[in-house]
Amino acid sequence: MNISEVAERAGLPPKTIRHYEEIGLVRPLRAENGYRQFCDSDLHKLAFLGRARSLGFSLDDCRSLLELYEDHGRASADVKALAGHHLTEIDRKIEELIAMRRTLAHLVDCCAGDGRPDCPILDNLAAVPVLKP
Amino acid sequence: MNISEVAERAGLPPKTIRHYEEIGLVRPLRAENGYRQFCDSDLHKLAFLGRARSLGFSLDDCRSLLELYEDHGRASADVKALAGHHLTEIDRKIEELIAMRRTLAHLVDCCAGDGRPDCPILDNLAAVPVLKP
DNA sequence: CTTGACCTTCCTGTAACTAGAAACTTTACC
DNA sequence: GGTAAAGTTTCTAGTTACAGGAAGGTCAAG
Repeated sequence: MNISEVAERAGLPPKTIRHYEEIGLVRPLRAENGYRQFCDSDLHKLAFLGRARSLGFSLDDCRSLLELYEDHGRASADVKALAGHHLTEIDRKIEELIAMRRTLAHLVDCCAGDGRPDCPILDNLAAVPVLKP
Repeated sequence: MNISEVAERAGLPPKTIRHYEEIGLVRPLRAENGYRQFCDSDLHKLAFLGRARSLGFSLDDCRSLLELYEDHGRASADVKALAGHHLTEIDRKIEELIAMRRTLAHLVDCCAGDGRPDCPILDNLAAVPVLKP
């Protein structure tokens, strides 16, 4: 398979696949003309990566997951731990965004949104306490 | 004020403040020795920026907010629109994270997390449908 | 006078790509 | 067979919002 076919089938852009090769996540063979030649195993790896990325795993995590996937002597505890940490991190981000959302939604609600300059949003941003010297 | 004092009082690291100067968000004067000299207005701008950043606004948005803040003839509608777009974006991110969280939490729940290799998490990642040629 | 705390600029690195340029190969069509 | 389009390669640079660190100037205290 050439890169565009494997890209289509794995659901990833060719640019992304070249990037993954550059950082050693996949190692396709090369044809005589220099074109990358992907086998079924490469395709599955790429699909695996795409799926892991869609769950928000970093590429570093993806590398570890791929190693675990290919290590048939792995302990599922290792996978669970990695996924658990990621889950915790996702929860943290959600909390952070929800806090932002709460404040911001309130401010937007309070703003008249007309032609006048008075604006509770700007007032709030400007009302940050500044430490005295 | 020198940079470390304004940093302390605005609640931002000096590196961040230098960066903000570099991209033109603040324009402190310079003393004869080359040191940056911040006035109260600079301090308030920086605190404003810190607050806006903490609500997740991009630096580009911060620049616009700062311009609106300083434009006494502004229409609050413009501020509300900017904040509204940001709110929508935050909502989008929250939804995305919650979807990830749902899938991931389920998988982590299903995984025994022991010494055996069987792992529903990896199974799920590997079970991505691959398009046929 | 020296030491240590500040300050300066400049360069590099981060994450995960994306865009685009210049050059090669292959494929399709006439 | 010629040529033009499509596909491929490598390379560089840009994105976001800084952080880390090096080399060197400055200032206040003892």
